[in-house]
Amino acid sequence: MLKNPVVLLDLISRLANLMRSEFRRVGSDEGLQPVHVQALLFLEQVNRFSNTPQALAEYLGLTKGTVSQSLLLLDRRGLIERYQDEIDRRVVRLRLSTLGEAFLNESNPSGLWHTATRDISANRVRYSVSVLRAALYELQGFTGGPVFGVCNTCVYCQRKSQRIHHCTWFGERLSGPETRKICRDQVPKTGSLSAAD
Amino acid sequence: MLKNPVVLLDLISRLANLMRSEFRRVGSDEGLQPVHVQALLFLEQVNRFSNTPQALAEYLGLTKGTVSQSLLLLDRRGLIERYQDEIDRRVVRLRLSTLGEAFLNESNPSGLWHTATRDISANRVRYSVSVLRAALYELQGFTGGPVFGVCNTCVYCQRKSQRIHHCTWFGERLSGPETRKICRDQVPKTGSLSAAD
DNA sequence: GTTCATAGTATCGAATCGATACAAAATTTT
DNA sequence: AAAATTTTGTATCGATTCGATACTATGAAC
Repeated sequence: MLKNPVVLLDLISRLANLMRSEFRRVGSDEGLQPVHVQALLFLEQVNRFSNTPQALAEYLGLTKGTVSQSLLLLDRRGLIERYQDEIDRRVVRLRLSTLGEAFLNESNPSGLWHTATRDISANRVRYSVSVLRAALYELQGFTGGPVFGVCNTCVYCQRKSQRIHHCTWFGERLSGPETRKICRDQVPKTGSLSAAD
Repeated sequence: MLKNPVVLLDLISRLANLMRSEFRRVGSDEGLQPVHVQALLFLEQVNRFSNTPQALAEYLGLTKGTVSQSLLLLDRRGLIERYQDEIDRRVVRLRLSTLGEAFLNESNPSGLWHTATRDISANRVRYSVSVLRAALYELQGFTGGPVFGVCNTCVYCQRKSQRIHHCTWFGERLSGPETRKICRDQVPKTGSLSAAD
């Protein structure tokens, strides 16, 4: 008997494999490997508390040494910028350069994904997101790594007014767009995992 | 604005990355790389029409040359067996060896996934499966590759009696367990993509 | 101030991966 | 039937990722 969770895992693996191929295709013009495209997409989505080599390594499930190499290449190509953190001078902050943003806009790595999911209703997407998010949260708990998640589904994300949010974890103000990015230290709100939001 | 399909893609990527790490961990004792574990899992799930190097290459999104190398390694380790097809003598058929099955049973590569999804209801899993299956079907259409899917959700899979099924595509009889495996030439039944089954 | 932990880099060897070329079998065309 | 073409899989090569280890620099603990 083929258990349903196995089927789900198989679908996830296969989708990831296909997108990996797509990333390879998309990056081939610039001589970029799939992992480089993934790194750029990460930097596009991540918030300003989590844009470090360490976070990227944990996100990709690779060692920091490996990721350091990839970042070196992206830096040499001028696709990213690295700068020192103001407070903790050990940490390096990463951001997309203008060239990097241009590359993502032109090559559009997730374009194929968009067209493939075009006909799936927003409700069905939301529902699946909540299921996968639950699985991810559990999985991240077991592996001991940090928990990546969208900022505005986090218990520490407080809405102060219509436009102003506040993160009680880092103790900083957040703009609206910032709350839709991915954070390394997210703690899901109760209920956001068990029900479709 | 972070669009929901992007969030879904991000979740899938991240889950795949984590499972890839898990596969690396699981295979390290035997000196196996993640891709080897994936190959073994593929052979565990695939039906007897699709257990070829070519199918595996398409499933993994790699070239046949690359996959040929991985199969060589798995063969040397005695984890798989390769034998010629009776009818078309160009094609090589693959199957797990006793050792290969034992490795999967002992190392249990999807064990972590099982525990992580333990508390997700069967209904929610089924629903997500139907959504991801729709995305996969679309994606596979664009990339031109074959369409992998579970046999019993295929239009060619006919139920003759309680125990006997028939594939009108390959023109062969199928046992019950066989209809729950993955086929390379699956064509989803209408409705199985748009609604939770 | 000494010790320890953390973030990142450098270097090295092992292994994947794609590209190309190749061999063998099947299919199609002539 | 014979030749050309297609398909399936393998072999070899170089480029690149990747983990492991060692190392530097900064911060934290005591």
